[in-house]
Parts: sequence; C-alpha cells; structure tokens
Amino acid sequence: MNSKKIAKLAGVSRSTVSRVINNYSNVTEETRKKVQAIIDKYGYTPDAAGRSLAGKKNKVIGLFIVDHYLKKDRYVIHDSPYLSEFISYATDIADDQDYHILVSVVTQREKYEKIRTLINSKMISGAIFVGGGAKKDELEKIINLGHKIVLIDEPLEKKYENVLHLLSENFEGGYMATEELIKNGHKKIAHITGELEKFDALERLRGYKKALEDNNIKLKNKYIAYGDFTMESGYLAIEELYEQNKNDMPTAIFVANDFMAIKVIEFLENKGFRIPEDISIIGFDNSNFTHFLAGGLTTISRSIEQLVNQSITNLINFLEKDEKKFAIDKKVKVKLIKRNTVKSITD
Amino acid sequence: MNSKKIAKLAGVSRSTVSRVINNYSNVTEETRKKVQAIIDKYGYTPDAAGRSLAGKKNKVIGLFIVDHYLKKDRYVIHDSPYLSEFISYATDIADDQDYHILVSVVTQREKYEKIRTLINSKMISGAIFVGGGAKKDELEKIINLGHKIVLIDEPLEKKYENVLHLLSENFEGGYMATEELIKNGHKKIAHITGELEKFDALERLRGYKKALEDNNIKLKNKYIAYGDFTMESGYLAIEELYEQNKNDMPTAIFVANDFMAIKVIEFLENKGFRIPEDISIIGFDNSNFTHFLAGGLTTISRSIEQLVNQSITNLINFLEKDEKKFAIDKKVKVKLIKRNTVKSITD
DNA sequence: TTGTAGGCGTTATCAC
DNA sequence: GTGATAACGCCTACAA
Repeated sequence: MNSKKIAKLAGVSRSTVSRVINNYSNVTEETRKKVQAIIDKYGYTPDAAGRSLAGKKNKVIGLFIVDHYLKKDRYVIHDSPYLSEFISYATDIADDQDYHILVSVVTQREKYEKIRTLINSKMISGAIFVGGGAKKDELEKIINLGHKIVLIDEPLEKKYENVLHLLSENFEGGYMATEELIKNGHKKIAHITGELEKFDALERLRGYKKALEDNNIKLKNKYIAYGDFTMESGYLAIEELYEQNKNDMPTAIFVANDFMAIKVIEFLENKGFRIPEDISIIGFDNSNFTHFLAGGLTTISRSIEQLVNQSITNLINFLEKDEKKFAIDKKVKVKLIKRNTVKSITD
Repeated sequence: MNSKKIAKLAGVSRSTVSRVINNYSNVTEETRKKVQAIIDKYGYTPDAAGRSLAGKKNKVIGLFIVDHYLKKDRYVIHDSPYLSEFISYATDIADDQDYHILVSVVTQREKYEKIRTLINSKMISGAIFVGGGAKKDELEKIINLGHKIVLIDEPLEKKYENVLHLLSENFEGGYMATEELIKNGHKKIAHITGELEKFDALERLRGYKKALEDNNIKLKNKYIAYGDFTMESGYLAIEELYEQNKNDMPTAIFVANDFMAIKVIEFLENKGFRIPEDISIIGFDNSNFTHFLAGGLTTISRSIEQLVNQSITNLINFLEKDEKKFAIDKKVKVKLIKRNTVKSITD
C-alpha cells in the first residue's frame, strides 16, 4: 500500500494524502475524513525511506557505545552495569517522547566507519556517545560531519557548536567521597582507581588527591592501587594494597566503583578485618545490587537516569527546535549516599 | 555528497559508483580503484533512504518490548532485570553480526500503531517481540503484515510461517525446581507465582503442579501465593503465606523468580526462620545479583544469552537466506543451579 | 565493462 | 483547497 493507491481509492491526489498524513491545515474537514477513512481501512503507513528522501526527519536517535579498552572475551554492554543501565533508561525515556533508540557498539578503530555510515545515511537524526573510551581523532572526524551529537564524559580540547558536552561530576564525587572519610577522622586513606584511560576514573582520582591536599593530608603512592572497574581487578588491587601495606594498613578506602568495592570488602573480611569497624569503605555509582548487600555500601550516587534524561531531552529539543548550536556544557550532579560501611575513627 | 557527485569526480556514471559501493564483480580493477579513491577522499556513504527505496534491505532489527501489565510509575525496561539483560545481550550479539538493534516499547494498545509504522515503513528488516505481555489480536494484526518476526514466550493458537516461536523451558524449570525439593525429602512445598497474565509465570506454576502430581503429593491451595515478579509483590505474597499457614508452615518454597525470593528470605529470617535449615528456598532466573548474596540462592537458570542468541541468529539467517518460512519452534533449555538455600529434610 | 533511463514513495513548489 | 510535477539518492534492467 502506498500514497498513490490511497489517493486513487479516496478519489484525491497524492498531495492531499500527504497533507492528511502530515496534519497540514489546508485541507477541508470533509476531505480529511474521507482520506483518513481509507488510510485506516488499509492500515497504510508512509514509507520511511520515501519520507526521508523527500526531506523529512525521522525520530531515531543513535546511541553509540564506544569503548576501546575492553577485554576481548567480554560482552561490551552486558558486562557493564553502567552501560546496561544507560541503555535501559535511554529506551524508556526516548519512548516517552515518541523517539526510538538505535544502539550500536564500537570497540575498534575500524568500526567508526559503521557510525559514520549510520549518521551519513540519515538513518538517525541525532546521536549520543557514551562509554568514555573514544578515539579523539575519529570522534572529531564524526563531529565534523556536522550532525547533532551529545558526548558523555568524553572531553575534547575544542568545543563544537553541534555538540553538547555532558559531564557527570566525577571529580566532585571523588572529592566528596574522600572528604567524607576525612570528616570521619580518617587520615590513612587509600584509593583504588578505575581504568585510567577513562576520563571518569581519572577525575575520581583527581578528586581524591585534591581532597587530601585541601585537608593537609600527604598523598602516599603506596595507598593507591590500580583497578579497571571490573570485579576481578578490584580483587587484584586490594590484594596488592594489602601485600604492600600489611604493617600499616589504611583505615579507610575510597574505591572507584561499587563493583570493585564488593570484592574489596570480601577480601578484607576474609583477612579478618571488620567493615567498617577496622576499615571504612566508600564506593561510587550507587549500583543497583548494593541494595542486596546486608547493611549496605556507603557510596557516591551519580544518577544515570538524570544523565540519560539530560542527554535525550536536550538532543530532542535541539533536533526539533532546529537551532543552530548547542548553547551548553552541562554537568550532572552526584551525591553522597550514607549507608553502613563508613565509621568514625573516634567512635 | 552523493553518488552523482562522486560519479562526476571520478569521471564515471552513477551506476558504476553503485557497482563499486556494492562490490559487484563487473567492474575493472582500474575503475574500481579510481572510484574508491574518490569515495574515500570525500568520506561518501550512500544514503540509507535512497537504498531502501531502491529495494535494498537494511541491517536493522526491531526489538519490541511488549508489556501491558506494568505499574504506571515504573520504567518498563530499567526496572526489569530480565528485559535489561535481554537488550544488553541483543545489542552485543547483533553487533557481532554487523546488525543494529532498534528498540521500542509498547505498554498500551494505542502503541501498537507505532510498531506497525516501524515495520511498514521498512525502517527495520525483522523484528523480535519480548516481554510476554502482548495483546493477541494486535500481535496477529502485525504478524499478518507478513514480515519476519521472532516471538519470545508469546504463545499463539495459530502458527505462522513468518514467525519463529521461541520458548524458554518455563514448565520444565518449574518442574525441575519442585522436583529438587521433593528429592530432598520435602513434602510441604509452597509456591509463590509470578504475574499470571504472563505465559512464563503460568508455565512455572504448571510445572510445580505437575511435579507434585507425579510424586503423589497433594496440591494444597493454601500453599500457593500470588506475586507478580516484583520484589514488593514477593514480600506481600510471603506475608500472606505466613499468615495463612503459621501453624503448618511449608518446609520448602519454590519462588517464581529470584527477585521475589530475596524478599521471601528476608521476611522469613526476620520471623526467626533459618534458611535453609528450617525452610528451603529455590528461585528462578539465576539473576545477576544472586552472586552478591552471602551463601547464594539455589535457582533455575534460563540462559538469556542463549535465548537472545537463538532469536537473533535465527532471524538474521532467515532474513538473509531469503527463505519462505521459519521451519521451527525452538525451546531454550534451563538448568538447576545448586547453591545454599536448599537442604535435605532428613539431614 | 560501462552508461542510460526508469522507478522506488514521499514531500514541496507552484499553478489553478 | 486541491492537483500536477519535480526532486530527493539509489539500484537495476537494458542497451551499447
């Protein structure tokens, strides 16, 4: 079924059918009804390709998951609670605004081609990049295509008018976490980092350092261990931290995400430490599963819901308002969630 | 940039450009190189709408999340661990085969229109329905459009040649769970159901009943409580079960999913029961978070990964082989995961 | 091997 | 308010 046939059946021209489909005002109520009846009867829906070719925008947003630092044997999305959650929210929130999400994954340099194709081919009207692991040069090539794009936690030297730079408060969160430990009287505070190729890991580390500095606590390199956000890496990191500091253990640890924090707690409890009596732990992300931990993990919550909401709402606005440029760099707030793994050292 | 311009720049016709783009054999190596050079230089990618209009298939699979039984204030996908996981795998697996996933959500009857539009408009080449909560009549209207579709745990009276019916072994899993309890000497076995509008919940219940029957254990209605797969409903159900059977508590409970099982355990422990010494618990789904439970929940694992893999692989095969019909109804296996919440009653 | 020409389904422009 | 027509970018006969 196509508009030509509908036109014939309704006894009008294709133009009139188009006008009805697009709800244009210059159609008499009578004609509209007549045409609509036929449309309904035959369940006609216009062909997306045809419309697109004729210059109409579609309601599809590309969600590009970019991460080059992945282990080969892992699923990109499924094995990342952050990305899973991101996609889930994105679909839900886009749906509220009658948009669709088209998801695509990029883990190697060759795959940027795929994104360019998708964007150039006009299958999507706008794009969101998430994952924090993009190659800057490839990213800039794509940006220079001029399409409307949201970048999440993906900092660039230059600003672009067609790009919304959205950042979550990773630095602030790292600072907040460390400060909370300091407020509780801790001075020997360790940090287990995330994957340092990623901006968010770097920023959390920077926040940790700054909080120590502002409180006149000397940074000790032996109190920093390096993870990559996975549970296994958390285990390895705490193991190393323990081996290096057996005789001078920190009284508190800020772990760069909750996943690693789980393993840290497990390891320490196995070694006979009580949490939080002997060692306080604070995580990051406020991941779902922290609900299931007896007691509950003290952590920094960054609202992925808010992050997604900002991305999609801003992008859709931008797409539909037909504005020339994004006026904004936005930050999404984090906050401290006090639960039961931090204890005052003077208690 | 379009094929016409590329043609002019390369000094050939548009057809030749097309032949190069589509890797047709009847182009001399020389011309191909010449044209490809221009294509690369200008980063040209053909317009998807144009191709589609000219009859080419795209590599987009629609993933439709259908669930009518949702509470209004919940996110459809984000609040369902099953659907979140499904989407994550789908994106990962589709990506492996160079396909994209376009996700859309349907929670009300009016929204089926959206799916029809998407399918009719040829924005997607095939579709997967998941969620188990579709309206049969709307579903059949869509099926009758003749496009290639995979239906997951969504049983229909009629079989359709353009539909692959994929089922997970919910009945078998329910049977297996109950049988495991029976094997451990239990006779007073309760069941907390899922949302009975959903096929999977119904099947799990049926498995429970059949296992009792096959082992000559009389079904007691007082030992069945009704949940809807959410944690809260699990709490309410166990509360009711407890109130009704204070003086004759079951020694084992098969709970229709892990989410509810968590709450069941929590409730019972608060009432002073020990798990599994006093009451054995078995869940369903082998959800992610069960890792985080101290001890670990005994459960039935249905491999969502396998379910997704089957869906996508079969669908892509079907799309590309250009076969006339799906030859298959497939079932995805479940298996028993023994952990620490089931104890033999004779111990 | 390559070029020409028609058609895919829609919308926009211009007449009437 | 409505209809005719051109245009969007591509692919695929068919012709050369």
